[in-house]
Amino acid sequence: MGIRPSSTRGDQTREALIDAAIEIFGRDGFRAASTRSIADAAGVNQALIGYHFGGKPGLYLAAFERITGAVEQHLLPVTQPIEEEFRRGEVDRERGVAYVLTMIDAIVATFTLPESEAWARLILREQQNPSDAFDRLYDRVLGRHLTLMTALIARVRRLDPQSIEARLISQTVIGQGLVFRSARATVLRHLGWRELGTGEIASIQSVIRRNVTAMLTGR
Amino acid sequence: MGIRPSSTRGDQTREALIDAAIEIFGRDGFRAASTRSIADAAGVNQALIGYHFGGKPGLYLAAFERITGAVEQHLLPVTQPIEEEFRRGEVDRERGVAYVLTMIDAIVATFTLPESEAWARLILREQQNPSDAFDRLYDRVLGRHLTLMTALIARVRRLDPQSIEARLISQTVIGQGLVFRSARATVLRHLGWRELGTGEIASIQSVIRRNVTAMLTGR
DNA sequence: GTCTATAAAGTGATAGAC
DNA sequence: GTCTATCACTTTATAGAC
Repeated sequence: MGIRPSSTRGDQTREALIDAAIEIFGRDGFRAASTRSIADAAGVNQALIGYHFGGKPGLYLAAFERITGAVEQHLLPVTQPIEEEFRRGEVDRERGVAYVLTMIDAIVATFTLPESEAWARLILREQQNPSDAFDRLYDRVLGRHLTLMTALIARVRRLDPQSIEARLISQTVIGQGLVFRSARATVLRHLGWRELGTGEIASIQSVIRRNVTAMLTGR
Repeated sequence: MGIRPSSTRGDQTREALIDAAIEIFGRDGFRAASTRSIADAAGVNQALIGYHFGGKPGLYLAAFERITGAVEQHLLPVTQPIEEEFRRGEVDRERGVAYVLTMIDAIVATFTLPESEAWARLILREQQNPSDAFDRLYDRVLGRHLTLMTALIARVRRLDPQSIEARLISQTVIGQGLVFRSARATVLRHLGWRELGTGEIASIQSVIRRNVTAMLTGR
């Protein structure tokens, strides 16, 4: 207490390396990304990766940890209140639908952020070939949100929240939003869009809201 | 005509290299995949990549071309008859729904095939960072099927087939199926599954069918 | 058409000066 | 905490024998 370390030179180096690592690991993959290109992009000496992170794998883990925190930071302000209200047993069927819509809106918003381009590349890679880094992401963020959405859907559809059906419906809801990130090149071409701006994102959210309402309520 | 070249030694080498390339480019990415590891996996000398494909980029293009053909071969037997019936103006609203369901079933089936694991890794990579190879896949396969599904959905929902809304609905339908490939690690963990077998795939198709029917008809 | 051998460039890690 | 220099290894491409 008292002394604020502000930001030492070493801290700045660490941060710059992590930022560059997210970008370059995402673009090239773990093995193809060279420590020299990451150090260059960070404006930092290559030998400092060894000093600060022990080596290339340590830097990768630090980069993925940062992504996990960033995704959490974007979703939690929306989902934590819902989670608490649900735990208190205050969520009826009507509110359940509304909260599923709120959650999918937040997921679409998060994964269409410009920053999410770099995150998503790394996360998609891990999905196809999970390493230790993925475990942390799933345990801290993905699993938690899937559990909540499944619970809401189970309440609305009067299903067992442990049932395969409730879980599968969750996945299909989230899949409707994630396709705009995971199949991005296809989406842009088919829609004739150059990028996902605020107008485009609003259109996406509106269509998904209508789909999900119909899926859950038949209306 | 007359002479059947059967399969020369060179042809076998080409085929073995392409098979190995799909696997290893998919696993490691273009840059990280070494021509030596591909040649080893193919049981072939490393120098033959230069001889048959001109070099590493040529082999990558050949591998992606093969994937394009494979996806086409799985989808076209289902979708071509629908395409023709639609062109003859014989598809009413009820049939339109049935054909959207048939198409999404085929898409799920194709992208849960064991072989599709290797294809999908490459296709997902191209989605985040499209190269020339992606253009061919989109023009030959993806665009064609998106156009057909959008036309069917437009008919059912009485929308302009050129409208953004009809196209967005197509994407959300397909997204429900693709999430089981693109977010595979997350899906398996959340569902408590070890892999997608025939039973699991049937459950997925059943849930998506119900979702899509509700989305398109309100029933 | 396939092989061996090798040139030229790049890789991650690290020792040691400051 | 940062730097330069370098080691040991791997990479792609290719020349040339068979």
